[in-house]
Amino acid sequence: MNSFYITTPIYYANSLPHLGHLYTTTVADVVRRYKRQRGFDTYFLTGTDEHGINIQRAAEANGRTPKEQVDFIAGELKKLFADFGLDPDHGGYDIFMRTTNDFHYSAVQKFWSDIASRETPKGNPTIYKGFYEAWFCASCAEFKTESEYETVEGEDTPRCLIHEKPLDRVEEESYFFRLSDYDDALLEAIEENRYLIRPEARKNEIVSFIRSGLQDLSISREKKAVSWGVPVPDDENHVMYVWMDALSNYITAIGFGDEKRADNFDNYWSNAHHFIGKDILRFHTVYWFSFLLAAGLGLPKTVYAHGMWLDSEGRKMGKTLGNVIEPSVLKEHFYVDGVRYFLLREMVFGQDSKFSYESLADRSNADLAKGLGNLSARTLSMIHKYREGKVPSGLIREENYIYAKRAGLSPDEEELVSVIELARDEFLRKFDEFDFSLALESAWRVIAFVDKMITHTAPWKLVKDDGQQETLNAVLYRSLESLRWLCVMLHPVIPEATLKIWSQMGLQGDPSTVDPAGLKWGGIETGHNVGESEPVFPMLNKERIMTEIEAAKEAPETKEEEKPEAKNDIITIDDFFKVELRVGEILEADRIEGSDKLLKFKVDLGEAEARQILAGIAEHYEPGPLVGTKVAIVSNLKPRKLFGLESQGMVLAASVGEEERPVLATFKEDVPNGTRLK
RNA sequence: CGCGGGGUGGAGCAGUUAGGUAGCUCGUUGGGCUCAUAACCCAAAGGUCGCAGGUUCAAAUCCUGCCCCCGCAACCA
Repeated sequence: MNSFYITTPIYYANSLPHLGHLYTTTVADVVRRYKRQRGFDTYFLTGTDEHGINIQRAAEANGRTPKEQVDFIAGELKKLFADFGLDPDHGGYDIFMRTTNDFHYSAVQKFWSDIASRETPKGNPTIYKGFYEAWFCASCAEFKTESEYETVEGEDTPRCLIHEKPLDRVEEESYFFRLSDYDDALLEAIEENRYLIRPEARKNEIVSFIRSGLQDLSISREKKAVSWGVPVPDDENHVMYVWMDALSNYITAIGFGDEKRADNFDNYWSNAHHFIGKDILRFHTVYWFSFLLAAGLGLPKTVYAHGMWLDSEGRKMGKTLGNVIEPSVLKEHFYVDGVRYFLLREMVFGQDSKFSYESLADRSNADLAKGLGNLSARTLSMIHKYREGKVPSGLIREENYIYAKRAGLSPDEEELVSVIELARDEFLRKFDEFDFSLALESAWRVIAFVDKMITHTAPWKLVKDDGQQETLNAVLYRSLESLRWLCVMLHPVIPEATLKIWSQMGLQGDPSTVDPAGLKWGGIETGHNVGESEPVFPMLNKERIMTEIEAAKEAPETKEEEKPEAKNDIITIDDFFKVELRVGEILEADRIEGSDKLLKFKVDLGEAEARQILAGIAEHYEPGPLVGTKVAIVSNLKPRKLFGLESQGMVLAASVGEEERPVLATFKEDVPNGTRLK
């Protein structure tokens, strides 16, 4: 049997699950159900990436061990997936892969050794020991990335943003992967295979990234700096750095490095597909492909980078904006198939899309409840009312053609069959391209067509006309058979609902095992009884749902993300006094050349010299009128450089509304400069 | 010239890879129907497909230039 291996990324175990996790995993789940129908031997992986310094830190912050931290997050993810029917109990993922699994340790070590034992395409050792050279803050005791330090003009040594001290250029021993030798091999692999990186725009992005030159990759850290990781083979002083460890899960999960499971590995790896967000595309192509080439393994067949869900205003979702879509809200106010359908229908191939509860409710109601649900309800109800629940034959004898024509129904089934076959073929073609939105559109054309047929031929009139009995039979049969096709086609997307409709139609078997490509018109046998018809999709009351969601937002948070942090909301008076607030008079205010957001102030705080303070309010305040205003200043804040200028304090302002428009905190009565606020 | 994504009827979006009647959901107006979860069908209004050139028998789609919006990065202490 042909194999099909599909993966989501393994999600980094340092934060709670969100819509993004749900989306990628849902898409992968849909594809896997589809491939299973098509007769593939499928395997579906999701899981968590559980090593690294960030997890070590998150664990410390939460007063847990690293293992407790990752167990907690993995547990939350599994709960989410179970809620949305993505777990094994619902026919979902086959493995929840965790990089802390024992078998992963030994397998990834073998992967490392395999790579180390081979040469690069240019004849060099693939892994070499060198020095990872970076800026190190002695006070923080850690390396700083570019965003964590600043370079003061005229100085060679950057300063730590936290400690404001010059950093040390420190070399740490590290193993390197000779990525720079793989540019040609990568380009060859990527450019010759049209489907390797999808969609096309993303592929071009990667190609130009590779062309711009690749640098060798540090793939280990000294154990004394980062202990939470997989030990490097034969060197107890090093643990693997994230890429080698995390990416290789895709092969260790299916048996790489385990002789007993070698067949399993070969079987699935020969047709592997990675579904990822576009933000991690580079790691899954440039790095991962190089590792695989280096180890002499084949590449995956597809890396599909999907877009991101934005909020209804088109902004990225984030905690600071408070516009995050909570999976728990989806679970509470909507239903699983509706969410699945929406996610697949609404986001188009590779692009970002907006997510709003309103459009989720609209789509669910319009397409599912009023579309598919209504079609199945009216069809089954008519079979009950007009034919005592027995499926009639769809055949119209020639002598009755005249009646069918009079009723506006073509006597033979050709037209409908060609419509539905066309839609099915289109559906499969789009699905194979992972172009779900267009695939679903073509399925819904069938629904519209059948609805139209019913309304035009008006079965409720036919039933009263003796000559029209076979016409009526044909309308009923054709509707029912169309529904059967739709159930099979749509099953991967809305599994629960299609199973319900299937059983209401009184059909044997299971749409999950019917290959849509093999559907033949006329598969429903006549004479059997259909089941009772019950609503399959609830009608959502959009206004009420929105009101409830808004009300819940207003209400005090009941479920804090991290319970221990909750008590940090209350501070002691001592904590408060750490912040020194003083009255300052704005002596000068100017715009800064080239800056949209920053204003530069000279502020008198009653000290010998006025301070220079910058504030990001230029989009909302003109500098001129501010001169002479007395404002509240945080005066003991560590100075910080912005746009090359030092800011020696912070101006307080209310942050109003979603756009966080600043409104300066000022005084109604005159107060001497430098007066402390308490 | 920092990187990327967009500009299509009132709203949100398809369609652009392989040029040829501009499609979908919601909304609006009128009509029909009563089998169906007040659902379905028909009709209508509403589009200079960001702007300007060009190629072509033919351009939303290809070419050139420009304008605007949104992410990320740099500047929200």
